[in-house]
Amino acid sequence: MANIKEVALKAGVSTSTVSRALSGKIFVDPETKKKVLQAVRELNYQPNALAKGLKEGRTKTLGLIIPNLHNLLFPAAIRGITDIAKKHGYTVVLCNTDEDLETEQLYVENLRMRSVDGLIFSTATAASSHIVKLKEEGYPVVLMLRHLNEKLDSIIIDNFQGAYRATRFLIDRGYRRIAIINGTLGLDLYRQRFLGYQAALADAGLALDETLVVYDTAGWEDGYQAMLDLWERGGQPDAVVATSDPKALGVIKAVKERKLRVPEDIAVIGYDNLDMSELMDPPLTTMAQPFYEVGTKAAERVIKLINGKGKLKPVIEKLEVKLLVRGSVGYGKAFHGD
Amino acid sequence: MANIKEVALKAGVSTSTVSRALSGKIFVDPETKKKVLQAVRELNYQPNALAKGLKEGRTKTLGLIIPNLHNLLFPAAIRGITDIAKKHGYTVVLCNTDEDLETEQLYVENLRMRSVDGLIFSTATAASSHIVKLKEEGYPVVLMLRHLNEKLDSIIIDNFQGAYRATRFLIDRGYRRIAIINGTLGLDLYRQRFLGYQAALADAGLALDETLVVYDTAGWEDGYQAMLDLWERGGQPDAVVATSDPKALGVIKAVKERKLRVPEDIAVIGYDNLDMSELMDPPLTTMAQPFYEVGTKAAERVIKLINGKGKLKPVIEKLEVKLLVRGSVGYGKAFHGD
DNA sequence: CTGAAAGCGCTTACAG
DNA sequence: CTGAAAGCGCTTACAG
Repeated sequence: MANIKEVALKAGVSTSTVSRALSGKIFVDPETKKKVLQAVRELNYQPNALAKGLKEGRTKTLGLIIPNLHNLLFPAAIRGITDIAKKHGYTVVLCNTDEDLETEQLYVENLRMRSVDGLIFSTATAASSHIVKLKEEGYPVVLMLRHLNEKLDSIIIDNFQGAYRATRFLIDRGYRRIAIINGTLGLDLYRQRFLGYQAALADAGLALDETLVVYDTAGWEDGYQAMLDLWERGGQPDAVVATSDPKALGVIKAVKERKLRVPEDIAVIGYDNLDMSELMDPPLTTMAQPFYEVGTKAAERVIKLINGKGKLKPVIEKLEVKLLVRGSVGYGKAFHGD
Repeated sequence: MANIKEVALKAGVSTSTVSRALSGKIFVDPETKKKVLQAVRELNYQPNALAKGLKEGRTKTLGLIIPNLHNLLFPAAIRGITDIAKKHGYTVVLCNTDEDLETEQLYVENLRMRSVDGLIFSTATAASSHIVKLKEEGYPVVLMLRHLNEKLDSIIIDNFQGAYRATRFLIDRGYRRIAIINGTLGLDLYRQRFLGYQAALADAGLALDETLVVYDTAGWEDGYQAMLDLWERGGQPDAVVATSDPKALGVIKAVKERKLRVPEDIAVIGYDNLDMSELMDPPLTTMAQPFYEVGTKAAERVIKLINGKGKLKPVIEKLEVKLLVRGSVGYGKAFHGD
């Protein structure tokens, strides 16, 4: 590939002039500029971004660290990020950690070495002292979806409210034995959802029944198994709050296999609003999360940090979830009209 | 961040020695090495990858261009790529084009400027002369999944065979009016699937009935609509080959809504084997594609090209699909035992 | 308005 | 075994 020297030679000017003609930041004689652009075209010249980055001390690149590409919520957030990044002239480098802390640290080092200008994390673990350290060094960092820390800018979803509203909706519809099939309490988002569930029960004067609580599930297979466990324990739920759509679908499968009906015998509400959830049989009632918006906000925030040289105070932004009512929830025995 | 000069100063050696002590390629006195490593640790030094890349003429980075992150097949392929990349010390830069050719060209330019060592494409369009041009310049390029071109290394799936076997399976099970709900013929993969479908019919002595063919569908909504269209036209299918799982699920939804049963009234076979397909009601019979393996092979190939300086002849590798028989296909009227 | 020169942070022949 | 120097390809004060 041609370099700036060859362009300068062909255009009969100095490399400084080529650089200026291309950057547009400093005035260059129109005639000279024309010659330069002509040479650029003939040689198919493209400036070397490594050299440019080395000189300028920035690369116009954002690093994005994601725990699991298979989790259907990330693609939407990623799209939000890349859309904003593109608008501001940034490229996004995506790293998938497979929920592994060591891999995450490796990628962080790698991205730092590559002089990535800012980092967006959806981190696997709560602790992650290496992230806080990055921030302390003045490195622009934004947390997304998974966890929050008062020292770090975070774009998250109001998980407490989401679970509260889901549970409250079931109560209002007349359900009383409401089970929750939750994820790991190692993640703040699942702790918040559990708290929301508890608060909704408490506000309605219902006692928390531990036989109706399942922890540490992930994926539809776990949802299916969790439902079997609930029956095994004699939990007798008339409704289930699943903390993800796949888990909700696993629950529905279990209910159908037992020859029970959704929602007549057991109502099910999910969390995520995946593409597929609407086409299910019955269509899944769920809490829709604004993933795309999370992505755009995270990208906007990290770009702001980059431009502000990290002197801004951390901002924690919580986005609302939306209840989508579909066929998987009906009316329970305690329902007496609105 | 500390640079090599500060490390050299602290360790009381030259920058050359620091570089050598860290690279390990040239022998350095163990005592000296110890001093260097000590200084590195104290300063938390990490070599600047831009400077290194600029000097060495390579960046140990692979570019990956994907048309659509929402398409559930890509995450599996991406994981295959990143796993191999990691093993060889490469980082992967992911770009999502949203099926837009202009965006694709922009990313290609960008990745080239960044001195990415090799590129893996799953390209939106068949033409893409900019890709062929890259190859002609000696740039390591591998095509994946979407399209092939004799001049370019490609890792693809045997789509002809896949559709042939799906159709053949339905015929063997006694179905005779087999519809196909296909994607755009602009993509080679859908052309191949259509040809496989036709060949299976022809081999069984069945005529191709155009009222049973729907083109240009994508996503479950289209599958749903396509099924309505088939009935509208009076196609009267007893089985449907859908060229993706989401489309198959849309078909099943339409069948159920018409109060018909799958597979008793209409059998359905999909293509992809998404995570969710097994939990559907009924579980979806489908052609499983080895996406992870496609990813690993593509990454291995591009790394081989990088090391071979592009002097290798293009290799086109076709991987087999696997028929997974589940509840959505039963036995048709023409079935007379095995 | 333009050029010569310095420098970003590395690596690596070239000497010794 | 180690150091001084050149150079990767840019950008940008500094002169003029």
